[in-house]
Amino acid sequence: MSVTGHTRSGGRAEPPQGQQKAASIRDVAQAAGVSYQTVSRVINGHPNVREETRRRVQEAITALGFRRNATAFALASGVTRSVTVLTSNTLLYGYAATLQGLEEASRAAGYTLGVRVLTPEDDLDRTIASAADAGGGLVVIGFDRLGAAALERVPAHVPCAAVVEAPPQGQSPGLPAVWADDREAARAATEHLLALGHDTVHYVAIPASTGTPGSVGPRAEGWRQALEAAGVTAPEPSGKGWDSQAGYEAGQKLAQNQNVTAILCGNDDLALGVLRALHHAGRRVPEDVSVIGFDDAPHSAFVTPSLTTVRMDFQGLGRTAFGLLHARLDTEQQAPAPVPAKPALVLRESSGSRET
Amino acid sequence: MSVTGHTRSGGRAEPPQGQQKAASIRDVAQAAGVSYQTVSRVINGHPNVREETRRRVQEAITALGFRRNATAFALASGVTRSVTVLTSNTLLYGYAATLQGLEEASRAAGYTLGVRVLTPEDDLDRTIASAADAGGGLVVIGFDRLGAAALERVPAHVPCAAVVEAPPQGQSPGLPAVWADDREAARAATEHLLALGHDTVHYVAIPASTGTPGSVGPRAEGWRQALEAAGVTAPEPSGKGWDSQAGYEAGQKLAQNQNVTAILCGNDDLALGVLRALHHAGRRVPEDVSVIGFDDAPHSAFVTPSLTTVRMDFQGLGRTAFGLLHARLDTEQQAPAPVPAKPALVLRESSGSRET
DNA sequence: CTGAAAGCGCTTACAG
DNA sequence: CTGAAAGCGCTTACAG
Repeated sequence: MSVTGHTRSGGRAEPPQGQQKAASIRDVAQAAGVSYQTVSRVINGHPNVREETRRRVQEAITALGFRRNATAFALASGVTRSVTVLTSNTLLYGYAATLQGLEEASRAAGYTLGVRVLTPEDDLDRTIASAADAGGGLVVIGFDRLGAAALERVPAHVPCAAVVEAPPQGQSPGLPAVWADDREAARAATEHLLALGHDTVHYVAIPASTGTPGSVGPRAEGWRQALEAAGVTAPEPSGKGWDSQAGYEAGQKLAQNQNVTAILCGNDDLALGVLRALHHAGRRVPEDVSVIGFDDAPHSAFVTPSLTTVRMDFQGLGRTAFGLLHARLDTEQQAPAPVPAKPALVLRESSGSRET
Repeated sequence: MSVTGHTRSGGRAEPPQGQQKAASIRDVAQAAGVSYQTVSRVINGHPNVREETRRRVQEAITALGFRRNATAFALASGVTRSVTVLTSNTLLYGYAATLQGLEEASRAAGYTLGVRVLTPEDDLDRTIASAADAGGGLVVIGFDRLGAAALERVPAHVPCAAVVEAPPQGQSPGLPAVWADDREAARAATEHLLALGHDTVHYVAIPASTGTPGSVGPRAEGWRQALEAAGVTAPEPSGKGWDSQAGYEAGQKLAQNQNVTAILCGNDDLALGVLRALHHAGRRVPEDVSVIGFDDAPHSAFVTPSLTTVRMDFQGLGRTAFGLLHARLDTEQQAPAPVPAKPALVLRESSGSRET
């Protein structure tokens, strides 16, 4: 099957003649019989304006449909209420939800929100510079290598906050940043599987955001730490991507190994792929193998078996990141950045006691 | 379980003293021994500049790390290369994918991309006006009531393009817009189910974007048309939301009815909920009931049973919408807006011949 | 409480 | 090929 797409251009008549230029502060002043200066006072809510004058100006403003020119305001005042988000992805659940939190907080604060996607092809420094040219601050989503690399290249004079993976233990990033304790969450998820009677837990990793090509992220570290604390040698982690296809491929290999009875995945997409591979291999979940995901994407509760996973407050991370930037951008502003919810293991059908 | 979140502020030392103000066009002029006028010519690539002069200016530019102030440029030239997207949602697959297409196209064209979420609480006119204040154009995602309402309120003088549901047959929207032929796609999906031997097809709807509260969208129309063409009376459509929970609730009712053997859903999230409800009711898919979704979200191929669905080129719609706006904003620009791919039925495991 | 001046950093004609 | 002037629409001191 295939069906036609449509496009339609135009339709709306061009403005009759001479596009009715927008009213300026001077037009308003003339209409109200005051100087444009006074108009500026009124629109900025300055106190020293006679009530009668203020009223006249307000009337002229509504009569002319005046709106202050944002560009001129920015140039004259040096104030730019805007944030631009730098991210390598907008579709994966963790990124999209973080973006949503950023948008929400920026809207609440009266800030404009820009988005620029980072690609391996584009020059990072150029992208950062042009984003910084917008005038406001930057928020970098550093969940992956590209984002983390961008973070390191942001010039010191550019206001910037970041949402990142949990940094290496004992370290902390060189600029305002927020993160969830993925390491601890992964440890808790692994301990849960161990407590269910599984001899070991296998891990299907998301790509790490930092370190050498072979290195693993905080989720993998937490998983490893839990195994080691239990005196279990950690098996080699697998996984080479973010999506379900990558999970499926890793799952195919794990499914061959009858000793595999518990699998932790770096995100829910990977987990779905693993679930699918186990299904194709005829291994039942959770009777034969337990699977736990990460992130709690919206559909994870509705697949069958429903997915045990770690709920992450990405929206909260986004809101907090905006708050950190806001505090730096607007020193008047006192409200501290909100604290995101802690990761929480959500038990559903895909995990259970080891059988046999 | 629950784990600690972290935040870290500061870290980077404040600039030693006096924040090294950014170099201006005049600083460059002085360094190069020319007037700032000539600098303007060089950065704008004007032809009439002596090669030697151009070189000196370029050197000064790199030496001082000069970047043209985007705000001043916009104010002086009247050119604002920016688009802001108005949408009620950023997380649902259709919206997020459309947004991705818009971002991609805007980036390719050197445009800045802003995002503003529409909420029922905020005043639509104010939101539109402040988005328009950004100076560039607007793109409205009109998949739902809120977006469609915003579309109607965009003042005629604001450059705007839209991506919408297929408009009522024979009509077309009053401004540049792009849409996929959802109606025809739904018809084809329904015909497919009928051809599989099902007596009728039930429909779980997404909320309509226009019309009276009870009215249905183009997907529902296509479904109804296919049934009527086959001489089948269309059953009452169900569904009252966009997400899997809404699908689950609709699915619970349909699952009670043993005559229900085929269900078309307004999107994949709904379909997942329906699948879940059928599972809970002990009805097998596709043996007892066939289910078809809409949109082909990334995970739909990996759930079990994998979901038969209609693939939609949301990214293409986004790219096209940007192209329409671009053509209006920049009359120099000749490249026509790209044409999105047609919707296509993707056959997977959740649909099959009627058994009995 | 209100007005006249200078300036934000750039561009667009206009001269030479 | 290059410079001096005026202006984009607003704000920030400075006067009164």
